[in-house]
Amino acid sequence: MVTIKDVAALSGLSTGTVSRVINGNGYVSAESRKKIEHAMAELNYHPNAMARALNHKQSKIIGLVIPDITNPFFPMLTRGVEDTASKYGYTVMLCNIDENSEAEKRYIDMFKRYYVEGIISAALPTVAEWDSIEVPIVMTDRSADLNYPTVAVDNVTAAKEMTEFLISKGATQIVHIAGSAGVNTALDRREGYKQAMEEAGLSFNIFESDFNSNEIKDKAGHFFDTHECPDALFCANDLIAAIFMKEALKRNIKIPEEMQIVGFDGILMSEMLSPPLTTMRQPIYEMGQIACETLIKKVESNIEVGDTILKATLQMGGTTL
Amino acid sequence: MVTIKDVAALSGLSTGTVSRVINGNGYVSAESRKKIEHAMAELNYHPNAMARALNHKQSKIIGLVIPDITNPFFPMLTRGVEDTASKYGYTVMLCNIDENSEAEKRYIDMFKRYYVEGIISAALPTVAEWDSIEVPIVMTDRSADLNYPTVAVDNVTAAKEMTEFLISKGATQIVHIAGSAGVNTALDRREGYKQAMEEAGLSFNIFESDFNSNEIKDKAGHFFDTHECPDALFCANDLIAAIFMKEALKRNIKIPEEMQIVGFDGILMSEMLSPPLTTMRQPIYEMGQIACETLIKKVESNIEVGDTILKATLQMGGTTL
DNA sequence: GGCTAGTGTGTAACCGGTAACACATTACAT
DNA sequence: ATGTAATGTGTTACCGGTTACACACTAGCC
Repeated sequence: MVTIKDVAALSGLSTGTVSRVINGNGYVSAESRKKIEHAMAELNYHPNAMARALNHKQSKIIGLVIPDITNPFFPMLTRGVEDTASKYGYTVMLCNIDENSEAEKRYIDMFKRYYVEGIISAALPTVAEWDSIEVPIVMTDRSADLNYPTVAVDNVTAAKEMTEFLISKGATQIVHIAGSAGVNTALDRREGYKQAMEEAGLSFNIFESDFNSNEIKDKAGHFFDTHECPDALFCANDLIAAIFMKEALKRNIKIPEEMQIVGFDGILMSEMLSPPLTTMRQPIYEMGQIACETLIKKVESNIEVGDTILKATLQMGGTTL
Repeated sequence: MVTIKDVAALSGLSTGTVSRVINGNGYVSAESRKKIEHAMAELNYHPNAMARALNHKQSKIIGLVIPDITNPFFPMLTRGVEDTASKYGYTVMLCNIDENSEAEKRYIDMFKRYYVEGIISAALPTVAEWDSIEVPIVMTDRSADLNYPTVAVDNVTAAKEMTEFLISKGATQIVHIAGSAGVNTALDRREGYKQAMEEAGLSFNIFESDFNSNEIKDKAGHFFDTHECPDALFCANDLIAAIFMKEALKRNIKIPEEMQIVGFDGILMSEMLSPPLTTMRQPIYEMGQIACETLIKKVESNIEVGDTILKATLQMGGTTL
């Protein structure tokens, strides 16, 4: 392992001067700088991030907490975070914590051990240990009722628009297939749906589902077994929509003629379905990007940043008239 | 920040003894141990991973290099790696490097700075800097021709089986829609297809596509514009299959009656399509898991491990007869 | 009783850097 | 010529741990 001492020795200067060259601060003569740069190149020297972190109490690591990377919403979010982190010289520690408070605690522990500088979370805190975290936290997509800055779309408004769109297409018995009850995005979408239905003078009808794909499969079968086929489904996300649509097609329900169906999110899969799904596209990559920038801003300058509300846009597919 | 000194002070013992308790080595009396554990709990002490890494030259971090997490194959792989790493007390540094040798170099640099203990890569090395990495590397899915241990399915055999399956279903003009030419998994699948066709006395026909979703879209349109519709397509992966199927359906080609279509991978999306895609399911999660275990074994015991060849299994969908 | 082995604990050097400080040299203004 | 500021470099304490070593104490044995 090549250390700063080796560089100092080879260049005939002290470690202090080498350190100044590395960090570009303090006074260093052009000649010394050249010698040192030469020595660094020759030895293929890379400053040890751990030693640096120990001094600065800064690790240049940020934690990204998500429920589950295999949920198709999160890869794009992760990518947005990672690209941005990387751009600013930070490294991302990926943490999947779905429904596992043990994992959650283990990661909180890791955050502390590694001097993680900030955390982006798209999962709701379920354990009290979160309170003991002293570094900045930014929420994205999902938000806790805590006072962490949040980057998300206005789910209520977007869901309302989506519902109004269905109404404009002539649907009257729109059923909302709701997401996990504990998740605020699910609640907001439910709320938007309700508002639109009430304003249109239609009676609303909510069927409880989940954001977990295994759960959804069970629910979907059960739904069609126990319900008359409505003229439209507004599903709380694309995954739910995909699975309900699959079930509907299996029962020879014509989409969109007999039943229209819409989702929410705009994940890659939604375009691949046939017919392609009409959905509310969230700017997922941008959410990750902005969440990461927000976090870094707070970490580096301690600037208190507010929430960022992004706009979801209706993406027409073939599942609506 | 609570340090070992605070714990030592509160417990009335020295930092050396505290360290012994933390690491469970050396002699510590039961009484002292109890005092120290008490103090650690009271102060909510977490040993600093950086300081430790500096001593041991071990960071407990592994790097995971993938082309692109938004490619639906990789989330499940990532999950397998991460769960396993976490189980063994390691942390995962996620690196998306698609087609960007700058990113690749930047990450190699990070690996060195962070004393990363080992690397799992599902992307082909494109820059020479890889040679300068001194820690163990395990390849998964894709493999370089280098002598890194690899965890993957036997793509040649699996592709051959898939092709034979299509032949058994009466297809004779099977076209292989090939993946990115530079990627060995793509080449292996192509090879398996050729073998099966030759053995059956059928002439093979390969259409060059790509593993990148934007590329595929262009190719798919072009394919149907310039080709007579064959009786079957064997696509190099599910994403290609999904996009070609979408294009075929748009042109009112009946699947599977007029044209059968199969994919490869077994990603979540494949089941959601209608009809659901017949595909070769790879044990993706297990690949990640095994790759991670292989790596950790090598890191911790320096045991030289060989390649692991897993089996892909045919998953019947509705796109074949 | 004196010797050895086993136990228990503190001290200090060290891991690889950083940065405050000291000191030397030079440049510039008066 | 001289005081002051700017520039350049080395030394050293320190970041938060680990661990080799020194030392003290106890127990067991001839």
